[in-house]
Amino acid sequence: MSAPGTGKGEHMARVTLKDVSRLAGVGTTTASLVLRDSPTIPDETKVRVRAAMDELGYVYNRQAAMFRRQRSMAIGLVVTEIGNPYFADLAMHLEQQVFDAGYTLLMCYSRDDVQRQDSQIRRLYERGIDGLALLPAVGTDPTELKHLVDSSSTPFILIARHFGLEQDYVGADNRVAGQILGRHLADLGVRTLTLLGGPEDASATHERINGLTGIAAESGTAMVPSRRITGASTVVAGAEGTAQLLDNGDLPDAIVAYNDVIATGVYAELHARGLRPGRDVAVASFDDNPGASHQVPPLTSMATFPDRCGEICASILLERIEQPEPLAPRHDLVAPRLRIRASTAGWARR
Amino acid sequence: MSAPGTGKGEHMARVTLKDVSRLAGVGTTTASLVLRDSPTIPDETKVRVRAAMDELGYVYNRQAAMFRRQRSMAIGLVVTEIGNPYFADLAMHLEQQVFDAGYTLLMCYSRDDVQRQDSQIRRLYERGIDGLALLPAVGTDPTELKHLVDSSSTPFILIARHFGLEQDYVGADNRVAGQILGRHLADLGVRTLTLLGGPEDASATHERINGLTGIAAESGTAMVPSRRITGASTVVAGAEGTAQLLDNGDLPDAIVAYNDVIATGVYAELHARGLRPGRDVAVASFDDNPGASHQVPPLTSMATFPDRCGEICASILLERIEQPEPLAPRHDLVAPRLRIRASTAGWARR
DNA sequence: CTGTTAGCGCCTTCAA
DNA sequence: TTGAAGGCGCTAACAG
Repeated sequence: MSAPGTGKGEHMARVTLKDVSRLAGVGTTTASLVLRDSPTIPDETKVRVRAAMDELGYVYNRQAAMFRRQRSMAIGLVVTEIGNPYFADLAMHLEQQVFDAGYTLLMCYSRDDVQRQDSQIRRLYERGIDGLALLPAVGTDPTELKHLVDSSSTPFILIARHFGLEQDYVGADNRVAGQILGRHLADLGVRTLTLLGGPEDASATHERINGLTGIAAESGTAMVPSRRITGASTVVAGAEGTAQLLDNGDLPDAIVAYNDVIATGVYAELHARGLRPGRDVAVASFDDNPGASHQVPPLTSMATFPDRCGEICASILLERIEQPEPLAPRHDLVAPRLRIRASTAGWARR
Repeated sequence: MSAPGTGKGEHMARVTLKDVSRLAGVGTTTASLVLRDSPTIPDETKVRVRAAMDELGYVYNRQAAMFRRQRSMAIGLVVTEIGNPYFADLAMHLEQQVFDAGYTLLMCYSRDDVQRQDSQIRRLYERGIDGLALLPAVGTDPTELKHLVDSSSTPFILIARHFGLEQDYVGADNRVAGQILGRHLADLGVRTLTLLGGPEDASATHERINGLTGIAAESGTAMVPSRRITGASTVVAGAEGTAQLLDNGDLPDAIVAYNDVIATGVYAELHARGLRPGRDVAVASFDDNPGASHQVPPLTSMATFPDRCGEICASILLERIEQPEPLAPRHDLVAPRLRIRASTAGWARR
C-alpha cells in the first residue's frame, strides 16, 4: 500500500521496471513482457507483476523506451494557423489518426513566418520525430526546405501547398475545384468575374485560378479587375478586398472568394453597400466550412474536405514510417464537391 | 565533406557528440559546452568543434538529453476541439509562449470524449511532459481527474472549465461577462430573454447564466422558455435551438447565445423565418470571434480574449515548472469586454 | 520460457 | 580549463 517516497513534498525517485521485477520476484524481461501483455507469460506471473506495479505506483517511462529504441512515437505537424476552420479540421483529424496508431502529435504554428517555421522544424528534428507533416508558410523557399528536410531521413509530407512533384503531398484537387466552380458560374450566365483573396504565391491559389480561368476563357467570361486582389485569409481582408473592388466601380456578375472566411467579409461589405449576395451579385467560395450553409443567403462553396486530407496525410506518413523503403512520391488529391446554394443559385442576369 | 554513412539508402548511424569530439580532438565535455556556447571555451576551440559538427552533419539529440535530465521540455495540451475559434486561438497563443520558452507542445483533441481524454492524459504522462493544460471534456469526473492528475507531480492547469478552487485555473470571467451583458440588455428595455446553448454541465455555462440571470432578476426580466435549450456548440445546434424556441411560440425580446458559433445558427434560423436580428429580436453572444463584427447585422458579443487566456495559461505553467514549490492555487480570470453592435443596439420595444 | 547484461547519447560529477 | 567515466530506464540480444 505504501509506495516508497509517497510522502508529499519529498522528491520521489522514479519507480523503475527493475523495482517492479524485484518485488515480483521476476526478471526485468518478464516484467517488460507483461507490460506488452505478451501471451508467452503465464497468467499467474502477470497477475503478480501487475500487483507489484500497482503496489509501487509504477508509470511506464515511455521517454526511456523511445530513447532506447531510437524512435519517438511522435509526429510533427507544422501549420500556419488554425483560425481557418479548414486547417483546424485538418489538424484534428490528423491527430485522431496518429494518436490511435500510438503516436503523439507535436504541434507548431508558424503564423506564416518562414523563420519561425524553420526553427520549429529544426526543433522537431532534434526531438527525433518519426514523421513530419508541413503546411508550408507563404514565402517558404523550396530549395532551402528540401535541404532541411533531406538532411534528415525522417518521412516528410507536404499539406495543401506543394512545390512540384518531388515529395509526398496531400491536398485538395484545386484545379478541378476551380473548373467545376467555373462551369457552374458559366452555366448561370456569368460574364464577368472577380477572384478575391488567396495567398499570393501558393500552389493552391494558382491551381484554383487556373482551373477557374481555363473554364472562364472557354465560355467567354471576363476577369475583373485585371489585377487580382489578394490578401490574408481573414474576414477583414475579404471585406477590404470587396470595398476596393467596388470603389473601382467594378461590380462583376460574380465574386469568387478564395475561401469561406474571405466570403464572410465579402458578404459584410456587400450588405454595407446595400447589395445582396445571390441577387445583385453571385458569390461563391471554396472549402464549405461548417456554417457556409447557414450564411444569409446560404453560400455556394466547393467542399474541400479537410477531414479526409488530414486522414490521408496521417496514413501516408504512418505507412512511410512502417516501411521506409524509398518508393515513388505520392500526390494524393482529395476530390472536391460543389455545394450549390442560394448565393449563386438565386442569381440571374438582369 | 563526406560524413560517414552519407550514402543513400544505407541505414546511417547517428552522429554523436563523441564522434564530433573525436574529430575535433577534444573531450565530449568540451563539445557539449560548445553546444551551449559556454564562455569558458576559447573561440579557437569553438570554431574547430563547430566545423567538426558541420563536417559530420551532427544533429543534437534532444531526446537523449531529456532522458538524461529527466525533463521532456514538452507541454501537453488536451482540448475538446478547435473548430470553435475560441479554442483555436487559445491553443495558438499557448503554443507561441511555450515554444518561445524552449518547449514543444504535445497536442491532443478529446472531442468531448472522457475516455479518450483519459488515455491522452495517460500517454502524455508516460512521455514525461513537464506540464499539462487541460480544457476538460463535458462529463469529466472531477474526482477521477484529481486522482489521475495527483498521481503525477507534474504541474497541471485547467482551462475554461473548472471544478472548484483546488487547482490552477485560467478562463474568462464568465460571471462578470454575464452580468455586463445582462445590464446592457436590461438598459435596452429587454423584458423577456432566452438563453441558447452551452455545454449542459460546465462551470462556464453556469457562471454565464448566473451572471445574466442575477441582473435579469433585478431588472424584472423573464426567462423564456423556463427550461433552457442546450446543445453542442455548432452552427446547426444554434439553428435547431432557435427553431425549437420559435416553434414553441416564444419570441422573446432577446436571445443570448452561448457563443458566436451558436449565434450564427440563430441568425440563420431567424432569417429563415423572416425575422431580423436587431430589429425583431435582440441577439447577443459571447466570445467576439473574429468576424462577429462582420455578421449581418454586426453581432453584439462579450469578448473573452482567448489569446490572453492562452498566454496566461502558458506563463502559469512555465512558472510552476521553474519553481515547483507548492504555492496556493491560482485562479486567473480574464476580464471580458462588451462589444455593442447593431444586433442589440438597433433593437427597441415596439 | 525466463534472467542477465550491454548500451542508446547525453549531462554531470569528479579528477587532472 | 578540460577529459574520463558513470548512469538515466528501457529494450534487445544472448544465455541458461
